[in-house]
Amino acid sequence: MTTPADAEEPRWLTDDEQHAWQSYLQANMLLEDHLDRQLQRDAGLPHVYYGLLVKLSWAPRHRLRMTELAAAAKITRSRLSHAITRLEKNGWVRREDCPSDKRGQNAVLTDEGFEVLKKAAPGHVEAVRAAIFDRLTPEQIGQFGDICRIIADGLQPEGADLPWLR
Amino acid sequence: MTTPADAEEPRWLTDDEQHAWQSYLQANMLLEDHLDRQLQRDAGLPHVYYGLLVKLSWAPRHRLRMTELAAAAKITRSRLSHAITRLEKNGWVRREDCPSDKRGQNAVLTDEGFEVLKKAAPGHVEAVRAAIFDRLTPEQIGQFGDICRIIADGLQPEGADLPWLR
DNA sequence: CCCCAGTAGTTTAAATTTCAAGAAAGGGCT
DNA sequence: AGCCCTTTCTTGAAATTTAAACTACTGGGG
Repeated sequence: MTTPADAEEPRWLTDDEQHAWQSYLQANMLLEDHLDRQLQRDAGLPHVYYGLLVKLSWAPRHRLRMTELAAAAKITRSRLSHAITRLEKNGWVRREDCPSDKRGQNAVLTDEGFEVLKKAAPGHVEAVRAAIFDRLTPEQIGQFGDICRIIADGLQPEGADLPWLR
Repeated sequence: MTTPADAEEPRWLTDDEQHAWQSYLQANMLLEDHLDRQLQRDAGLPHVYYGLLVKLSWAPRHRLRMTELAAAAKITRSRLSHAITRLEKNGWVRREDCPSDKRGQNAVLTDEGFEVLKKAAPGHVEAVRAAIFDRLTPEQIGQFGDICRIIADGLQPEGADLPWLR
């Protein structure tokens, strides 16, 4: 005699899984907090906003359609819209109409924004390095990347990739 | 002739490191978003708030000093204060004066809050499992836990641990 | 051409988080 | 006791994020 399907005992996490999960949650909280403060102090913007400038700097002609930028950064269009409004006030980014589609907008990294990025990048890389990569073996770095990729891919809507950004 | 110290070329990330870092950032964004939506839909609270209920449920007598709970959850006391105010409005948590220290407050998980937690836990565990552990080999789970622990420990203020929570 | 479902992006309000400041109590010192 | 510094927690305002509604445009049929 088996238990009814809707009363199945859930598959709780094993000890190893529980340990990994709690460690991840802690690492995450601490890291996000740490990097947010570092960037807020040194560059005057939160980590996610910095990430937007980075994506733009990688794109051809330093510009990207709003939807593409949102997809690259894994944030909602609404959130991006607010963020760009703020970055525009700072003069780091500029909005530009898309010629081919009247609905579209391009977010363009300004020269000033690019300067801010170049100024902030070394300190940020150093912070990331100190928090993560200087503490891991090359083997662990490989494992970390592989594992994160698996998780990210699993949560990714099919074919949601933008070829020109990785 | 060497470059002046303050003009050193920063140690940029290697390709492997860059790959790992971008993968992590994406996994993180997608995961946080996914779990926030799952819990908001199924239990009516964000992931961090759920985490607070979990910590309380693990504590003896289902209660914890504010500072201890904040440390366990790796959030600021200010953030916790606001969060508890909200959870209190929902009736999931109750504030209680600390007998031994008149400055202190205990956050206490109410019976109702515990019920909410028990109701939400299976679905949440399932979501975590589907997003992470069902996609990794046992070996990778071990690696993931080890790596996250190293990162978390590196960002942890010395001796900030609370013995009664892990 | 007109209609219509879908897409791009914005906007509003509500919720959450951050930041800086502040109230209250503890604890050591003289 | 009185003073000083620290710890605990809260508060209020500003910044950011979320959720849902909304405008404008596209593209495909009839």
